[in-house]
Amino acid sequence: MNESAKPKRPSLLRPKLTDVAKLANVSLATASRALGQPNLVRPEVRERVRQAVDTLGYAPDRMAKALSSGKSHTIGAVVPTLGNAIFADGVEALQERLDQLGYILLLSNSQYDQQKEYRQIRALLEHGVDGLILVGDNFLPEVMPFIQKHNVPTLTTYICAAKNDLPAIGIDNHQAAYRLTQYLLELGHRNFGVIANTVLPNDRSQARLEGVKAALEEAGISLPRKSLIEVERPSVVNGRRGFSSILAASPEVTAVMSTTDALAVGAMTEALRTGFRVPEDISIVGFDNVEIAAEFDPPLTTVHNPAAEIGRLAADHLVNAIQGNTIPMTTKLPAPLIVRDSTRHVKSAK
Amino acid sequence: MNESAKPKRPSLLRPKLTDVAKLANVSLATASRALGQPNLVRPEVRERVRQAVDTLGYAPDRMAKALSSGKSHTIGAVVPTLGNAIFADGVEALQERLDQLGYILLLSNSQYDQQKEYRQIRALLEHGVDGLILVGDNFLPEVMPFIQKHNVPTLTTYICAAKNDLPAIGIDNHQAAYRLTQYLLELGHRNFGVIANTVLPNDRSQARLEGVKAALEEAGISLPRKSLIEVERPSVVNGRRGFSSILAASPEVTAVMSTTDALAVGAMTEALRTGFRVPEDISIVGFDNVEIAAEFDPPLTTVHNPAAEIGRLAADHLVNAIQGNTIPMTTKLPAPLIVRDSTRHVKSAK
DNA sequence: TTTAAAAATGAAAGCGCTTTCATTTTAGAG
DNA sequence: CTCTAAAATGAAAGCGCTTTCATTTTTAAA
Repeated sequence: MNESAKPKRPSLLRPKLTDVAKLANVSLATASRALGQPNLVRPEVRERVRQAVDTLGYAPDRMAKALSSGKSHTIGAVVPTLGNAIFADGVEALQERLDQLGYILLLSNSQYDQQKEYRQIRALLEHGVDGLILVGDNFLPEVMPFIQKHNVPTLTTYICAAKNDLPAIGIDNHQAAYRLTQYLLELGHRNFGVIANTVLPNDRSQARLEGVKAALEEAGISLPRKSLIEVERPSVVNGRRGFSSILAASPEVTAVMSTTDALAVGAMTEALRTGFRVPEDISIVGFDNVEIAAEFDPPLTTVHNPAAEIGRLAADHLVNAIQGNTIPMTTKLPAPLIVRDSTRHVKSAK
Repeated sequence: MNESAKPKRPSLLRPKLTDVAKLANVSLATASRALGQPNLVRPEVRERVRQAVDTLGYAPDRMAKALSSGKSHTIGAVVPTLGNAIFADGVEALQERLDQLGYILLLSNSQYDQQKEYRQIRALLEHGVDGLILVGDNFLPEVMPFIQKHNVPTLTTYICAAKNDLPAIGIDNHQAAYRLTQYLLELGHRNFGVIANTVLPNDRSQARLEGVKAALEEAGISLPRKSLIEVERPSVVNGRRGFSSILAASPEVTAVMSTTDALAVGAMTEALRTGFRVPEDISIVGFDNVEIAAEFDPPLTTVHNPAAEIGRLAADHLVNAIQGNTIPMTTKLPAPLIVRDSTRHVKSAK
């Protein structure tokens, strides 16, 4: 009795490659090849398999595929935060390009916390990503050995030359900041204030800060300690606070630089709110050229940081590396100075 | 001769569970259990395995694990764009919580394109995600059947009740917009302009727009067609343009509402730039309460949209669902009105 | 002690695919 | 046509883990 009971209901189950093979009247191996390396299979057979595939609505099981091929078609990325538009834009472009290349993005945030960054990298690597994208080059010492042990192609972004032997794609932050400072010097500014998000480990902002200092030093100008405000996160509110601190301590300042547009926007808001005219009374510059920089009033003078291009190139290069090609160790993108209306010649001797 | 040649170099290879088992002097099965279901194994043996694990530096192969267990410990999410802070913040919180729960996030952008959204959902599902997080409930008709076919726990966010039978976590956009409008009505405003990013399919903004209209209608006020500017993306520049269009067409407007803070910021910038005083001459409100809204001058009156909480709850509920628990179909989060300085009583009869 | 029930362990069968390797088929040359 | 090299196919062995099922060991009741 109950002889109709079957151990499984084959019909309701997701079809597997065996089913396709059976329907197409070929072996499992041939079916697999028809899909993966079509040129190894007679066009006629290939077509039969193709038909079987879509009458069954077959879709390969990526896990099985990953296990047997050793490739997961998955890329991991760890960025400090999505709260900074420069990273949000980069990640968006990265994902889009990876999608086109047939890869999928696993995303993590480190919150500018090196410990957490390491944990995320480990998690991604253990999840079997085929490649890894990082930001900057200031990692915990155990990070690089760990990556090397896993032997997964990795590259870093938003910088153009890494301390470690990682390929890097991005701008030269030091140089760009140097040029930006020079521009301000050419406008006659001599009293500078700087707001930098360098309290948490951040090699990009650190490099920018040093670029500023280098240009200043070269011009024989010192940056008084009280005119440099270091903050944790590049938020608008930190920009506001930074601005008040600087002007409270150094009322003679005529140019305020920030390592980030959000900081600059905060500085500018505070300046305007407390009665300064920008740029008549004080010049303010940011860094990154995110959307809001252009739309603010007055629009912000800044340095363009090509986040979307970084994301796209990172995808291209990484996939290239995964396929065994060699890729450049240094991809230095231009970081043009964007002069808008937040900067002006210093007021003649006050 | 050459008798030392071995087929493989076991030492350099990544250790597998077999190696652990061997070292711990137990069977593969026991080693697996010691790790996965420790209570099934004698404490003594358990400890021996633990030791073997960390002398070998063993880390399980997630692909193998995924294949044999059917669980990938992976969650997919598709958001319109990371360019909108409300999604960037939500995704960030989501990822953070998933990480705590032992899951990893696969992220995609749809760019407000339903076709692309469908493709991304398919890609994620085929990559074997254990759960799926979406935004809104306005999908291509084939989406829901496809998800059901895959039988993967799915929920939607940024709304609190979905048309489809998806659990939803978010605010009531219609109601919140309704209340915001009422607030403006109470301030005496009668001539409204609205900037809405409703050109691309966007149920959240659509609901907000309808909430506004409902409140207006109830007050016997009509929104003239020329006072409603519909745009594609919620960008600052669209806010600027929207504002100029509205005021060119309807100079009598005293209150401009936007479906998004970025649009409102654009509107405000344009207002200030063209000589309006905010809020003295004109009131402006946004929606979402992203960072910039609070820091702008004047700070923006808006509605709080708890993105981070949405992200966290989405993670919690989805993992719950994956574990077989039932979860609420509707999680309606409060969306408090945030009154700041961009709104004021309408000027007495002009 | 003896014995039945419970707990711990091991052997082995998959999970769904890719990929050797051996075999069959086809094509091209003589 | 015959013979050989090349092309296409199939059988079967994994990939590294989980899990069932059978077996052994332990525990506790009698």
